Amino acid sequence: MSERGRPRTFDRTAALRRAMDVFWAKGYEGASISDLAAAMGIYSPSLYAAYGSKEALFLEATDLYSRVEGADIWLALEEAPTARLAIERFLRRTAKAYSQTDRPQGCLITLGALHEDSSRGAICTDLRRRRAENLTALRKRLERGVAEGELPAGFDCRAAATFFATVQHGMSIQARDGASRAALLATVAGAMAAWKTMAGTVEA
Amino acid sequence: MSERGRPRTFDRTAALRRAMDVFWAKGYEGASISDLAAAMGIYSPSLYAAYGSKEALFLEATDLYSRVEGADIWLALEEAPTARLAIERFLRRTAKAYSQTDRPQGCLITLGALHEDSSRGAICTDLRRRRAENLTALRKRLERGVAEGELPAGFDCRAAATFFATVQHGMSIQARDGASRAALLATVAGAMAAWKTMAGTVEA
DNA sequence: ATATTTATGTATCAATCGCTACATAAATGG
DNA sequence: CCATTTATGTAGCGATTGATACATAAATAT
Repeated sequence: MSERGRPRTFDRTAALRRAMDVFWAKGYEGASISDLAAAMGIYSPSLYAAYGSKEALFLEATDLYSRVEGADIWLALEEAPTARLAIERFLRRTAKAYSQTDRPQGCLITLGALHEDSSRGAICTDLRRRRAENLTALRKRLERGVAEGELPAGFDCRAAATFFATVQHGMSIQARDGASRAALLATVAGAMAAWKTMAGTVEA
Repeated sequence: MSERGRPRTFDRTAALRRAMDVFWAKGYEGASISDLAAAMGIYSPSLYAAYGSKEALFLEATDLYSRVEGADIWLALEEAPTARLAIERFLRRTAKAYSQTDRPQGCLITLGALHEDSSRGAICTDLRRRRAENLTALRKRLERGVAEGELPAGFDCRAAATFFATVQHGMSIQARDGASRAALLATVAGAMAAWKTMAGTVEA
């Protein structure tokens, strides 16, 4: 596109990834421009020139997060042959991702900005929209299970999707509290125990 | 005790309740001294004279929260005749409390300070301790269910307590996202659906 | 070569942060 | 009455917040 002017001396995407890590660990409010610029290895004017504002940087960072960190988890929904396996793999991959010890624990989308009054409204709204999309993805997968005959016609896909999404949100806080992978998997087991009752397939 | 000196012109407990509401709505970081003092109807020097610091005020506020807002929910554990009813009532009261429209949504203990690096460490540590106590309370009630023969000897009380605590944490975020009481109760239904499988009492 | 364009790095900006010094007000003790 | 003690309210502390002005550097366009 535009190759005029002095070229940027840092990798825009690599710096964005560093910013994502800071937001992930500290949240939107807790991450200062000083924190961000230092982690990105640049000065604040370069940050503003490249990303616009703290808000815009956060929105880009969460988008990167969704595409890089979250993709694997949500791909499970599409790839699994049955709704039951889709939910189980979705939760198990969540447990694995949330307990990575070399990354901030829990989910940026879930924990990034929960207090609307103080954070800018746009930040909360964007995260809420992403959470709503995730809820929809779960519901769609369950509805596919109904359409394919795996689940009974009366299955309440909306309620079940709400339940599993809520479990995943809780796992973010559990992970922040230092829960081990085994503890997170115990939660997954609990959630999947609900499946049998909800689906009416009391097979075990 | 000491009745010397000019008497305080505001109700210390009433002002603390106002501070609790501000922390509840905005979180620890998001609540500024200006916000707090304004809501409490006092000036900041009076705030510091009466409570010591922002941290000390928060700790007092969360203690009040536990005793006033949380008591009803956790009393269910002791009062219910069976472990199953204890968990169900605990979750149903949570759903009711978290969806009160005239109060901040979700739980102060859960949402008040999730990002350790930015908030003072003591705040996060205190909230974590309270969450850990809650987890223990759940486990103890389940263990009582085992002792009383309601639950099988091999029942994993720790794992089940972790699961139900995680569901409750998730409900805080669900409530923050504007979930209706019905939606929260759908999550409760999901969690209780797990009970039957976990307890091995496939009665329905 | 010169003009133009964009990036970098220093040095801030006004606003707000948590917190407090200080003078005054209002109570009790002697 | 006067000293002591505690609370109130104004004013402002140093530090940090998100964001910029400005001079310089390094590239392309003509």
